[in-house]
Amino acid sequence: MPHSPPARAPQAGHDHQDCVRAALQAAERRCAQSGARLTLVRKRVLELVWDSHAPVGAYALLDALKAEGQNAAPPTVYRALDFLLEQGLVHRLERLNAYVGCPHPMGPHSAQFLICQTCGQVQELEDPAIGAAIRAGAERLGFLATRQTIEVEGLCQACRTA
Amino acid sequence: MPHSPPARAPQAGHDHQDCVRAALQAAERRCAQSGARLTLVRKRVLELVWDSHAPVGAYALLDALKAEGQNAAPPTVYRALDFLLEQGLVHRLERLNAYVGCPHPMGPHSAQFLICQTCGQVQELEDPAIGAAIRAGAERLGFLATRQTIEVEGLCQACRTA
DNA sequence: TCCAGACTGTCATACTATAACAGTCCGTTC
DNA sequence: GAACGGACTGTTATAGTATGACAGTCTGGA
Repeated sequence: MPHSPPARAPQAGHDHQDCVRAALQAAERRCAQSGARLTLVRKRVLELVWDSHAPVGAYALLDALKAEGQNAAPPTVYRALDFLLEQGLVHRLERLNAYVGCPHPMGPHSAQFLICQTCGQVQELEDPAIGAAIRAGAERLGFLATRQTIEVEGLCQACRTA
Repeated sequence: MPHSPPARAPQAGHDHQDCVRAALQAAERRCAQSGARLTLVRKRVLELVWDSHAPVGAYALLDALKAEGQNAAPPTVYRALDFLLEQGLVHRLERLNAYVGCPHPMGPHSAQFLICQTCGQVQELEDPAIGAAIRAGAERLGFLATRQTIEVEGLCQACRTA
């Protein structure tokens, strides 16, 4: 592996090109391993999602593709996103109807998302204690939890100190 | 208070009319206390939301209103829902773009939702340990959590045993 | 080379939500 | 009781998000 995965808490000054490169390389590995085909459209959509640490809407991706002269319609984008979601390469933020890149696509996945109200950036948190607390709470009501959506709004460190 | 709030884990055989009555009475109290006006439209929408413990979409509510002969358009429903959300009388489920009644509108609100994949019913869970775990996990990244969306899919007790 | 399956292009449409403006109701003030 | 102001509702139009369906193309394997 050329270098460690991108920081979980991206700083304003970080070299975002590193994030993008790392994400694309991880995606290549992930797909090679699973036998999935990371085609041009899919790869381009993944790059566009990674253009920032902020979530992007499907129609913003569509506009970006069109601006590059690609023949693109809503299904183009949604199919690519479906593929990327299946492969664990991006996540969907339900509150925002938007998508972010996953910084550690090879790992386990019951992630939590921290959405900054000020700068709009999203950090992914992977805290086993949270998942465990939820499973335990659910189990007390006899409920068997299989999938969790956890999205937290608030202020990121950079915006708090600023 | 005429009787205790509806059970958090509604059973197939429970008398749902009790739930509805209790919810409407709690809503009246809540609004009387806050000075908000629970008008006819708002009350009717709240009743329709409470028709079951399963989440209802805005356009299903709209159809129901129209079927009753009311003049109704999307804003009619969305305004009523906005009001009910503000008053804490209903919750929105982001994963489903749908709404459920809140069984304890007078209490504090950082609730978690358990959505059964089989029967579609939703239970509200209010476990302080979950909120605390999330705030703690976020704080370790320097993130100040102000609002949480927690939606858990799985199997409810009734569907597990069935 | 042919075939089957996966992928993409394209058109149409469904579903979810809000903007904007006019009209109505209701309590308050004078 | 009349005028006023604010909250609420009706109505039309439109924005934003997502999917169905079908035809054409590409790719790898028999």
